[in-house]
Amino acid sequence: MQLSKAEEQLMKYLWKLDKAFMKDLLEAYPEPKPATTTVATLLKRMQDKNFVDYTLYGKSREYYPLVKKTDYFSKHVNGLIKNFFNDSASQFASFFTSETNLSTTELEELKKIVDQQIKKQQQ
Amino acid sequence: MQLSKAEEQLMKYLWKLDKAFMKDLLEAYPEPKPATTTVATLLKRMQDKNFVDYTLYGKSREYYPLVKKTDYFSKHVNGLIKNFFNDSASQFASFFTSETNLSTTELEELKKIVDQQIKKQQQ
DNA sequence: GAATTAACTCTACAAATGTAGAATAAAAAA
DNA sequence: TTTTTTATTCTACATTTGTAGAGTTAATTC
Repeated sequence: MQLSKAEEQLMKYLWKLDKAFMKDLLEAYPEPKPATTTVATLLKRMQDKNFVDYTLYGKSREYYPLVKKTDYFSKHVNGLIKNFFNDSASQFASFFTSETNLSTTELEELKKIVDQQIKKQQQ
Repeated sequence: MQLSKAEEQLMKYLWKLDKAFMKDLLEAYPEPKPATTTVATLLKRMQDKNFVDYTLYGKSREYYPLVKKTDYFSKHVNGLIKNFFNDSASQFASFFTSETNLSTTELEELKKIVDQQIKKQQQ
């Protein structure tokens, strides 16, 4: 089950906050904020989809993500790769490098990261 | 305007074929193939969204993409980056490198690509 | 303790999406 | 030329998504 756009947006706030009460989530939204009921609906749907849960503190609920941002995202990217690059990550990497507008500094940084990763894998 | 899942799938076939008649598109689908009318509906919606158009050959239409796969994809990735990595491509790159399961060989390849890109930018 | 605020559930509704039947028209095959 | 196949438009309908009002209850403030 996938998150919809609006749910994803809310999820982003929850990931940032790590755990949050309704009011924290509402605060996170920029003007014009959605109605409380809207957020409540989204939260319930996200619960049904098993993306969030909450802890009861007396009567109030503290919501928290059930899915790590990294995992969610990783699934996304891997989906993209599978979908558009016939499952070839390196083809994607190539595309990514030339097509996104990374600055030279960022590219250097990326090179460093890649290098580290290579070293890590050689151990 | 965004393509929906089903539309994206169809678009993928169109990109692969480059241009195609209805029957080519239907052929592209695996079993169980959708009804012709389903594909027709999707094509029309995609036309409304300005993703495809067609050339008339007598009475039959040869459909073709109005949007390059690369462009579509690039928008996607950039959206992801903006959405999840506060607009930091390098943060995304870092994630990508460690989180997707690139083999050492692929990583080496990526390094090469990055290097070329750096050189290209220095000119 | 009465008034206000916050959060939740229920219900609703419009728009978008996935899917396809019915009807029609044109083209191809027999 | 009659039959069959193909493509198209129109219409339809169930599901999902975005959004929120009404009503209820608990918590907070005056």
